[in-house]
Amino acid sequence: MGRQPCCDKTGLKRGQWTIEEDQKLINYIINNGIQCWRLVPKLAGLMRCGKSCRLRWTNYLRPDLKRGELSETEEDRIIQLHSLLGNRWSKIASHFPGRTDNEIKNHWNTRIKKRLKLLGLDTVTHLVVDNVIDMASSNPLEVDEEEKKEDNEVSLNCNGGVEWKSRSSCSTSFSPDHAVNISSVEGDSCYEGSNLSNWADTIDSFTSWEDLYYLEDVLSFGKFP
DNA sequence: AAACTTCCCAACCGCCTGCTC
DNA sequence: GGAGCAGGCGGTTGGGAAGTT
Repeated sequence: MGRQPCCDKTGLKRGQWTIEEDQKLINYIINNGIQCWRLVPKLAGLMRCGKSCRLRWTNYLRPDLKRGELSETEEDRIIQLHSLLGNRWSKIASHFPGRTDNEIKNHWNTRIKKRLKLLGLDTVTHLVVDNVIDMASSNPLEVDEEEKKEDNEVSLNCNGGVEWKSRSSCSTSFSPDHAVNISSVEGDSCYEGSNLSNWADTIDSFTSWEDLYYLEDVLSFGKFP
């Protein structure tokens, strides 16, 4: 038994939006605002489902959207954020005013992935591909705790991402998908004992680049400045 | 110039979450 | 507490544009 569709799609138009449809949607939202997306197509005189209208507005028609190519600086920041947040596109997009999650996701899939592959880096972990193979054959949670305390260090990797290194020369970038305990890194800081799901929550609470740079400082020095 | 291939991105799908009753 | 609904999110797809043969 499948899930109920978001609306009755019979008689609804799909595919590319026309200029007339865009104009109707823009006019409606400018004059009435958005109360309930489900009602928008009906009230605006569109043969579309509410979800489609919402997507069209948020990804294309919104007046505050920044159009055009992403700069190299923006691209670098996306890579940096991806190493911290993984495929949480909306979280990543929230750091780029005027950019949408869809735009960043598309850019990642079509451009940045290629760029990382050319550099010989894994597009999920941001590690050098050889290291990914090494890591796949070992469980990071089985690493001896004492050894970690002695030998772990945290630094920024070549992409600006954060790396966790151990004596065995295996390095791990921070990604919510990798449950690596980093308590030995922060020493007596309040991050002690935290795992990466906590980190993801912490990063979620960041509202500016200063926050992220602060995190990088913490990780680089192994304690709070 | 035509046919074919590859690339890119807007749009869709379905699951998840949070809110209301 | 749980059912129903709407909005949000991430993965995927389809079609047009651009590039190549």
